[in-house]
Amino acid sequence: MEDKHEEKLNKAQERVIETLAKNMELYGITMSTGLLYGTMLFQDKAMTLDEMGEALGMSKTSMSTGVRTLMDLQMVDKIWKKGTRKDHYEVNLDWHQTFIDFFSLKWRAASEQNVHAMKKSRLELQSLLQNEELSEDLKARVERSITRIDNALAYYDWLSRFIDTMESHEIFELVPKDPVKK
Amino acid sequence: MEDKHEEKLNKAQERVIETLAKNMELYGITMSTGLLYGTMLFQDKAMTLDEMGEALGMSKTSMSTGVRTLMDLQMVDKIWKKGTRKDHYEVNLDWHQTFIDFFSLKWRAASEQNVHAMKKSRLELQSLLQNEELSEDLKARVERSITRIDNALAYYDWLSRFIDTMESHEIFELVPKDPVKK
DNA sequence: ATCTTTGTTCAGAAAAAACTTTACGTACTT
DNA sequence: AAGTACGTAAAGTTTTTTCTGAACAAAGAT
Repeated sequence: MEDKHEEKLNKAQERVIETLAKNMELYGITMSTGLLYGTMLFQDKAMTLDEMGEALGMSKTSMSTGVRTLMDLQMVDKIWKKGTRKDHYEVNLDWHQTFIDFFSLKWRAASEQNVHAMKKSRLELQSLLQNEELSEDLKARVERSITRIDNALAYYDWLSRFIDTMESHEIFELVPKDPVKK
Repeated sequence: MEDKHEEKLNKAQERVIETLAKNMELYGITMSTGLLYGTMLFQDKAMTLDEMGEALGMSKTSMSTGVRTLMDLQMVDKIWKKGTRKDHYEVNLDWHQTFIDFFSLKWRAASEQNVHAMKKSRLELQSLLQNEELSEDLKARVERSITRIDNALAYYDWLSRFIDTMESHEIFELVPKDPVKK
């Protein structure tokens, strides 16, 4: 009888875990790592690599790499347990912060690289324009490229300020954590 | 001589295209599709599938699937050209809108699925709690699971409102497209 | 100092994804 | 109506990613 209840609990947890994992896949986290995250989420204790491997039926090596991915994204934390030599991990329950960290990590890095490349190319094109002996056709194409780049740069400038408002938590003034009651 | 200039233009464009493509990979767009996007970005005309295949040295089938991905994300538009039977595509230059579309499409879908699963599981757990003959231990674990779910649901509620402010462009009041001059 | 325990690196196997070729359906042309 | 041009679906191949098991290095225990 007790088993029946136990099973219901597991069923309910597994539905959430699997849905979560499948959707994490959408933004670059592997299904297995997602399952790992979900499993830790419903665990009442911080887990060791061996426990994870046991729970998912996977190798400890995979747990090691999975948990590192989650650590890099600040989705789990390594915690101190005295008396044992094993590392223990638990999920970071501040999902708002997790979102912000994930977002700023990925998008900031990408946009900085893009901006760098665009500025460099823009300079080159600008100096190409100085050139007297440039055919009309080519000149037009260069100018057009510069326009395209400027358009993109304006967006990245916005994106950068957007990420700022998240990192500074200013975003919570526009979109409060607790919905304003009417 | 003219070729020299031509080459400089290409070099400058390719740097941007490749950086862009590499970073698009980070959020689920394949490198080739990213290259396709970048190529179209610097093209002065809407492109046909054949032109794309030509430009990237890839099969037309790949162009077809790539361009569809970009269409789904609203990153390119199919446009009408009279007099020809081929489809023509060009990039959507409103990057702010592209960002919003991408974001709301991907994140909204994911969070709706997660919320659905969580609410369903939450109900099951709640009804499990009604049960008299529940061991203390199991009861505590069920309650804990509900807490975890509620925590996540609060975040998804916030995320939903967050996406709303983007879709409604309200976000541009907090983070203006044009930086305010001091 | 030697022997364990623990996490990680590395090489190879298994699985998944991306790409191409062939084939097909639809719509336009003649 | 027959032929051609076009986009996409399906099947097959190649490339990439993920996962595992063995070997290793660091730290602790005896």
